[in-house]
Amino acid sequence: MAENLTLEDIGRIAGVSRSTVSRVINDKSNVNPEVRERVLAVIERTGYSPNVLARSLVSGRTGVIGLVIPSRVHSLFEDPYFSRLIQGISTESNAAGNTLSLFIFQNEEEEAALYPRVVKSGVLDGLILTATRMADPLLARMAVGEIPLVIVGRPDVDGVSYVDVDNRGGAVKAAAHLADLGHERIGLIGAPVNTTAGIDRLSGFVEGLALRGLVLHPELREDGDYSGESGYRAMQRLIPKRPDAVFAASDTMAAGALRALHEAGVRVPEDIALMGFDGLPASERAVPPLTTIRQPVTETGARAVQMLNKLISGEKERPLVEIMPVELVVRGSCGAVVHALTASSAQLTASPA
Amino acid sequence: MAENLTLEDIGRIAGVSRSTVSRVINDKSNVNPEVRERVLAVIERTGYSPNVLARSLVSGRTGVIGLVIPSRVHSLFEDPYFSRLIQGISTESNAAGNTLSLFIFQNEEEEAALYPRVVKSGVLDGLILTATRMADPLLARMAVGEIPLVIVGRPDVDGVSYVDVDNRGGAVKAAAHLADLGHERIGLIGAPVNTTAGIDRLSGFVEGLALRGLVLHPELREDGDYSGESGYRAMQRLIPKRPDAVFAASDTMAAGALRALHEAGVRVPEDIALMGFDGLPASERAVPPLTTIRQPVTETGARAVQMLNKLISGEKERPLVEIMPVELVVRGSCGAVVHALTASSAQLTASPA
DNA sequence: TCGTTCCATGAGAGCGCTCCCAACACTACA
DNA sequence: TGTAGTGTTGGGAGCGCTCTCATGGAACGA
Repeated sequence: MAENLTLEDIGRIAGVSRSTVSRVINDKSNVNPEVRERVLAVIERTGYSPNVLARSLVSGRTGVIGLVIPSRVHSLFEDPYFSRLIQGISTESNAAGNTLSLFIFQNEEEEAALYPRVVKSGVLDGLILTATRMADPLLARMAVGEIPLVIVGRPDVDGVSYVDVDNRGGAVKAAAHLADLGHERIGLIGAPVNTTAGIDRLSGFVEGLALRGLVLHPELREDGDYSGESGYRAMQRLIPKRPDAVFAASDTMAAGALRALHEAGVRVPEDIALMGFDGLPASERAVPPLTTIRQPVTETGARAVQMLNKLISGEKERPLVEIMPVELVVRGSCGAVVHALTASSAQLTASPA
Repeated sequence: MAENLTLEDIGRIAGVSRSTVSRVINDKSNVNPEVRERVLAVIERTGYSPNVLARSLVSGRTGVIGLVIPSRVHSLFEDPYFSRLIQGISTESNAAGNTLSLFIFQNEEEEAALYPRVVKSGVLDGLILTATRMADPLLARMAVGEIPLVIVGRPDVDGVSYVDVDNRGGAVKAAAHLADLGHERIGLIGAPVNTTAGIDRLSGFVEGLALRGLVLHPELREDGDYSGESGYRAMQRLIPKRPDAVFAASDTMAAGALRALHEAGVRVPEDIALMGFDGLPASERAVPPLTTIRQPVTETGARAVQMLNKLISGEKERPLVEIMPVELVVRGSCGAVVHALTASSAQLTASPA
């Protein structure tokens, strides 16, 4: 109840010194069990809680880790990806005894202004950086090693620890799946190529097609920016080219593409097969349910926290790298299975798989 | 560049004392301009940045404010509301010089465990609490006044500062709009009544109907939980009752309801008028575009930060209350206007307004 | 009986900062 | 010339904690 109790106060009440109370709190071994009990009782009774600030000042550790989401992510509004990532990072932080500080930058000025305040002020034990792009100035600034750093998503520089999902492998699977369904004119609604995820999904897709003896016709490739709107427009441009299948490099773009197809009266999967990437919950409720590559977003966030804590405790010196596996989720939008449940518009009949 | 510079170091380099450097940094008046310049030059050159921990230990202020999102919010995944709220809070925090710490609790145990660590440890200057429900134990624990507190959304206890949107007024507008369009059998897909927002939207809706001489038939009321799925199911139950208009107390539920209507072959707005509440970007891209009550989510978050900072600086002792205005956004789903742009499935013809 | 070891404990220093007060130089006035 | 006033500066104390080291007593062997 009482507000500003100190170690000294607890010691006085329990009839011991500040030092002994400190030892009890920090679980040091050399304390008389009887005294320990007495001190713990006083702590319990008074509701004392150590001042984290003072402790951090001495120990040099604050337990606070920062999560930086750069300015470009307007899709924070729209894309469930970040919600889920934050959720994963937050949960793992709580479990690991960390406090999570969130830095969402609106523009580059804010980035530049906040960076020193945040990193050099000593409050942060480490930093998780998301959604970097190629040649990201923020990344360049932070990678100099003043503070332990983990990137979510493959960075385009060396020597930095990161957690990524297997974008390339996932895109290979997508291409193979569509090819194995008998499709040949397979188009792509790509992710931005100024992100490594965009590049990896593109190259994986091309590679996957090549494995089946197919190529990505330049006219069948349109790039989006992860937004539903961009997927919608990309598909509108694609429809006249008559692809028999399209892989959208994100579920949100796939949803936009689906809308364009509906409006144009093109049936999915009868007239065209469509795939997404992400495995968002919404993809399951699409009409028809969307075949997609599921990436473990929450787990990726959790992993990033674990990796950062390893770096903070100095266990590992070398940059750490971890690639999370992705998974092909077959649903109705490719014609490979019938999903009578939520599919309403037409009865889907299975294509030869 | 160098890591652990202190005031003392800067002083030594500049040929002055620790105290003088401190005065320069804190913009105290009584410093020789010439000396001030010299000190500033050294700070600039060395890249010195004060240790926030030590400063906070003395001043008792950390500049950190906490945002608590309780366990029940599974919709964090799905509902853009929280993304936008976080965005608003984060932006305003940055602007006000605060650091934002995020606490997402997975369950009540986590709530109970983290609460003392967080609140009593002295790291937080204040707290913003979102998504409280009726008789929320977390709110009860926090409202005891150990730390400045602002609730987003009207709490069900007195004496706490809060920012809310005009849920009641918005629901009145919704009811009036539908009634003025000539509808009489007007149904409701309500928000959970264990939240004040749910109650306010319900009572406002009833009040709005009453103002037009209408009543809410009990059979035309179904409650959801803000999720699209719950809106979908609620509408399925409502369709056999043949309402001529339905007000869904959230856009996400309205989207689910729309899906149920599409599947049942009920045309919107010809056969039934549909309204939402929230004004999410997605509501504009619905087919047909959704008439809704727009609430200023980002601004609400910003306001909460401003209010909290007032409380922290002790300017105001009395609990502060602010109600943000909401706005009726008329689009195609009620038949009041024609939206030829994105409406695709059918040509909408304007109903008599 | 007297060292010697061991354990529990307390006191002191110090983390980097802010605040307070004393000291100093300098000016202005009587 | 002395004294009060003003502006500028440095040093000390202290925020609440951790860590190191010294101290004192009990227990042990010789």
